[in-house]
Amino acid sequence: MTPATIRDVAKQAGVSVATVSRVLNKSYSVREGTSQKVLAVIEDLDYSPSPTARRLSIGRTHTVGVIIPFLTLPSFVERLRGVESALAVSEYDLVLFSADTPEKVDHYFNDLSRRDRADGVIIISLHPDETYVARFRKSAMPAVLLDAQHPDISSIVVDDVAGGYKATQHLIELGHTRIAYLSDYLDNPFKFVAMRHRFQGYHQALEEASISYRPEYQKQGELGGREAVAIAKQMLVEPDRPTAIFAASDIHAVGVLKAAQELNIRVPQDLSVIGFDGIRDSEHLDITTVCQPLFDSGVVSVNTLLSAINEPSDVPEKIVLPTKLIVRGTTVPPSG
Amino acid sequence: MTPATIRDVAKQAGVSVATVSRVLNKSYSVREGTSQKVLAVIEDLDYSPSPTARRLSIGRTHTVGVIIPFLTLPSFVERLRGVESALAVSEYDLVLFSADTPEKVDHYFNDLSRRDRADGVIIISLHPDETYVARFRKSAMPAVLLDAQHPDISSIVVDDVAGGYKATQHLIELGHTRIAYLSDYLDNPFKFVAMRHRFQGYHQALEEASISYRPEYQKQGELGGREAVAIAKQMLVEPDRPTAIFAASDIHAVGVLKAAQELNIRVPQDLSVIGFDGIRDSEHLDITTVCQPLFDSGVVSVNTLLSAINEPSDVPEKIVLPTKLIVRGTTVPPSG
DNA sequence: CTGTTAGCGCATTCAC
DNA sequence: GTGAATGCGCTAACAG
Repeated sequence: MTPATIRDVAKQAGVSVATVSRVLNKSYSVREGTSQKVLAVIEDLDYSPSPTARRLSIGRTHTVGVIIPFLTLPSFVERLRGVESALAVSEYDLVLFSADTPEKVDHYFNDLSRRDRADGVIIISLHPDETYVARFRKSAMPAVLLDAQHPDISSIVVDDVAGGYKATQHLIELGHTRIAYLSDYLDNPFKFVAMRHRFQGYHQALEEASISYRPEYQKQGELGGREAVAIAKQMLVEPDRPTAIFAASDIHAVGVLKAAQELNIRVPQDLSVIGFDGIRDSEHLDITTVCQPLFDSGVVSVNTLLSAINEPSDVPEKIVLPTKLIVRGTTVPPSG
Repeated sequence: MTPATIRDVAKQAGVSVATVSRVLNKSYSVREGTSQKVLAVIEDLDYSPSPTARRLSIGRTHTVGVIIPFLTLPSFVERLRGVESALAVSEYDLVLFSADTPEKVDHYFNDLSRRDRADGVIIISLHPDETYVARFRKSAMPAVLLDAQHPDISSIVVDDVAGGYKATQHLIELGHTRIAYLSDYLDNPFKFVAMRHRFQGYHQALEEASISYRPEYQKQGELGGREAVAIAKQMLVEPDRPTAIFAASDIHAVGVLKAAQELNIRVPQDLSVIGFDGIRDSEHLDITTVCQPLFDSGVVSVNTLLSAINEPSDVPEKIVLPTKLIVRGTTVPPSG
């Protein structure tokens, strides 16, 4: 009933546990015949080594912890997908921590800074305090930041400034001059900075085109789709409303679409909309967007982490992934 | 540098490891003074017990495996969120397995049927073969099916038939008679059955209202939002098109909305649309839907699993959660 | 090539 | 109330 152990296998195969261990890890040379015999017994007993015992003996957990802020945002989930897919083909388990409150963030950072907790950590879109950065270093816990940055930790990011520039530039090239920017709160308890960077790009593009920045064309709100609809409406009912909106995420863009529909404003005829991220919705809803490699960034983060685990190094890597403008149906020249 | 062990604590506190272990697990009685001293040393050394060693000694992994088919569908992710939130307040780690191909499904079922792999398993929306059901039983691995069913395993489901009925009934009450049903392929390699059950409810409601079933009003397609747009269009360009569409999921409903927009069919004036699931999008886009407690079902599955872990039982539980009609902006009486 | 043995870090009987 | 000893299942020297 209770699962067979390496000792059972050894006994039944008439060899020592060491030999069984050897054929299991096929590291050292074992005589062909012996190996066959052991393998047969393993098969027969339906034996499989205890991961826990293995971990204790090896001194590695064969586990990587993944901290993610919200499972509610498609862009986060998409990164997670990438992480999962890369981890699936490795020998590492993915243990998931959803840090949707600042307290949980703290808790998990603490927990995961212990070397015996996991072999490495991937942190999605969260900025560790200096305290934790120090802990990670002290415990020599390999970590990589995905969609976040810190000089002392390897990180995978996209150039959000360039992306924001690209989006705005596209609108400008179409002939728009009344271009709004709609986003989450640029200041937020989780210290997400992407939206701020995109705003910088937006601002920069306007400046270069000598389009003066109008504060009333910049609106922020709570994170999430519902709020996006609300703030989009606020913006669209104003006199002299924008002819184009750069929504800081595709979620926001969908919100803008909804708001426009309710106000009987036609997209793209009366209003151009461009999003950011390139989540699936943007494709289905045919929204022009600046696409970033969400899934791939997850894969890259895993590769970076695994190599950090296998050959520790003190110099953090910094990988910047490209964004790409994808023109679809929601952006056209202004009608006016 | 290397983390302190229980032995270090014992030594520095001038007690035996057994005593340290006792204050750690506060199970046996330890003299107040001794306890204080040990605690102080623990604090001082920043000691924390090795999870791995603990697991090996205890014989429990303190881990529950979660198998999820796709991280791409909001409804699955929402269930996962519920699972995560419940697990977060327990002492169990959540190790995630995304089984997005039949091979991976097989692999994980195999892997997780080993008692030393996890203390329990939550299987989201996937139907284990009899082979695996047998394995789970044989290895006495506690398991619960979430959004799936099997007589020998505890399961958490909603009454999709009733939900489908409810949706259709709503449309009928509004006066619709040309009611279409749009869904994924009712037959699919993952054996998802929800769509089929909802179809049954649809069929049943029509029958009771003496509305004859029209095969051309039932269309299926690949899973996902993009295909939903395509099949919705197909249906909407036909002559004598339906006045209302019951989309088998909110994702499909969003697709229908998009299709309608492209074809210049106004919703809800020219076409009513009702979805299913109650994902966030349905709220933001103001789509009438039949809401099921996705998040809560995840929580319930964890509770069910944990009690199965703590007091094993041979009789599987079967919990049916309610669905609820939420009327929003996409359903009105037919204009014709 | 293969067997013996000593840990990995902790929990837990059993004596004291 | 506390310590010594044993074992969880496996890996890794170290001998042979």
